[in-house]
Amino acid sequence: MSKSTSRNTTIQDIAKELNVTAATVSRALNNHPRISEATRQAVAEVADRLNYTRNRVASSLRSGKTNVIGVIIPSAKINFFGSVVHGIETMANERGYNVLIYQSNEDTEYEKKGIQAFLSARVDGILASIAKDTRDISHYLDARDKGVPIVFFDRTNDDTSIPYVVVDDYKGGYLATEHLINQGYKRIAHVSGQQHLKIFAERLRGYKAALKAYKLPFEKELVFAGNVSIESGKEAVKHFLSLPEPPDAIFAVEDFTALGVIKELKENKIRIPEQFGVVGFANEEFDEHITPALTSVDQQTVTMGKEAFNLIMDMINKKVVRNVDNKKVILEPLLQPRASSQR
Amino acid sequence: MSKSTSRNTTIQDIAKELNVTAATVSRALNNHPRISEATRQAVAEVADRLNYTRNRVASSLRSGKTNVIGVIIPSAKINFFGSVVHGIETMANERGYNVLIYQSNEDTEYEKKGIQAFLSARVDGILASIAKDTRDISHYLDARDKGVPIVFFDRTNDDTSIPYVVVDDYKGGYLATEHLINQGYKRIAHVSGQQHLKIFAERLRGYKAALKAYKLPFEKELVFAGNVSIESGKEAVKHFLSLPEPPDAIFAVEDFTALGVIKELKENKIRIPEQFGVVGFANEEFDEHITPALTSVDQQTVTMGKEAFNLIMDMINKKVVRNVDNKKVILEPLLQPRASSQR
DNA sequence: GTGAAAGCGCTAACAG
DNA sequence: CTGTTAGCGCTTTCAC
Repeated sequence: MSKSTSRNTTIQDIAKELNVTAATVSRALNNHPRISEATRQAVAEVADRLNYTRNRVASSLRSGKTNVIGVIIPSAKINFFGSVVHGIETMANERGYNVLIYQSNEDTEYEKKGIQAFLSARVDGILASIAKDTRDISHYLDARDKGVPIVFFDRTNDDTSIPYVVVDDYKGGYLATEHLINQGYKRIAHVSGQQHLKIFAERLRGYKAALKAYKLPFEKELVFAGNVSIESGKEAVKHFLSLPEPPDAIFAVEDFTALGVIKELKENKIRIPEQFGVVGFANEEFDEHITPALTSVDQQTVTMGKEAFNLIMDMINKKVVRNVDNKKVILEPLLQPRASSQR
Repeated sequence: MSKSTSRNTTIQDIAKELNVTAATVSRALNNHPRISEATRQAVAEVADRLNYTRNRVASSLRSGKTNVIGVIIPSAKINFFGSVVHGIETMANERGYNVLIYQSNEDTEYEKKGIQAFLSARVDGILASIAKDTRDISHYLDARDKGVPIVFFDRTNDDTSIPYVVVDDYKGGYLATEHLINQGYKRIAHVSGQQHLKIFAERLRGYKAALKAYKLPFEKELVFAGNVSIESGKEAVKHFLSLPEPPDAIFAVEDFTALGVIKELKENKIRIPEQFGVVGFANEEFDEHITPALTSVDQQTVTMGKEAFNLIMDMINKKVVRNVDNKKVILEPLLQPRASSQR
């Protein structure tokens, strides 16, 4: 492969060409208010002719602002996060920001490395979804105390000093359960997720509240403690069908669990939705393509990303890092009724 | 929200503390060979105590290396690209690189903006998957001529001066078709994608080659010109079923097309795989969850990302930007047989 | 509206 | 093995 080419042109080069100083060129390029239209245009013309591209590294060093925000996600392979990143990057584009990404692989150690990398890169802010096995978030708080604003999305935590954007999981659980009740199902079960994660606990809470609102009894044996997997959906069905009085509907904590539920029900020749109703959570891509199509709760992932970006922009512009206004964005969950629950 | 905190500590601060110069501290932190173990440790200790984090912005400006690579993808929402990014970021992590992301939205103008942003950020290299409607890649070549190495992945182009990593689409098309032949299907049709995109043209070429190898005639009316969508799969089936002599199997250019094919076949009460075989391409997540499960060709997305990163690292280290070695990585497509094609 | 001067924090070349 | 010196390319006072 051949050698790379020569040095980039700088504002000095432009300055020389026009017999002005670099400061003037800088002002012209940055649309400084007190610069004459004539020089602005002359500079633009020469910059274009010399094929100039601003060196953001130098400008960042001088100004103390990088126009970069860092995003920490568990994995780019997971649909949900890809979709949120899409929202973040779209907003960032509009506002002239660049987006660095870092994967935690659900591991606190990687999370720390990511934060360290972002601090070194002097990002203007950090957006993060906490790794599943992270309980202590002091590494985030340390970064915050170093002056970097942080906003959590989806996976958050009880610390109120950090703004966050989440979907209303409680309401989502409520809506899902209510929908099954309205469709005439009488004994509604729930396959839950790990309860130390707030999002899953909230969905269970919503399930309970809906039962109560419609004067249906809450029965402990109708909640199966799953772990967010196809397998746990299958096991839940096996368990429920072995009960003396089995349920006739299941609200699963998320779509893969619901998928397992559907597979196992089919295995047992139970007709969905006639004999048994199923609702999931997340509105995964496959939901509308399986048979029967799966009713689910949409989490507005793209909006989540956009709102998270807006929150961090706000903090950056106001030069604040602690959430003393107690800012947060709670998105509405959207029920997507499909065949699996409508009779 | 409360105010942000004070100034970051610098190598000057550490130097003062130890009565050495900044240069020594810099060397110690960078594990320069000719530095005494004693000072190295002393520096490490003070750096730790003062809570020092290296300012990569400054070091990039001085050294001319940012340790950042830029990645241009059509959209982070698309599974395939999320998965490739996962591979890229995983390698980058290991090698101490950061990853900047930019979405082209399949639009050449955004693509240009992305390249411009990356040039400004002085990234050490660019990995890109070309937008669908981009035919002229001169914006990439311009960046290359400015000294930034570029590697394409998946969506590539005929310009041989840029290294790339792709899956062997020709072979994938061949394998898919051969599989249907081996399963005893006699008249095998193809729903194609936009032919100006090499990946789709290659799959068609593989289809033709397999027919030839097994001495089956190629019939023009058995190729439906689709546009990579569920809809085009449905239309293809309508077209094929209207033929005097309809086919008994379809190799679809990718999984969403195949999904449309399956939906329309079911609509017409045609039994899959007994009466009709279907094979897709991409091995999307939903493939194994639909009924019948869809046979597909896996593209090794994560490996693709890793290999792309390795190629760019190689160019960066050798300080070359043109692909005079004619480097490329061609990944093996992996057939994933499932219910939709096995009788 | 523009110039002069300084410096952001780091690394690299040259000494010794 | 360490110090000295210089400067990467830009922005930002402070002048005038």
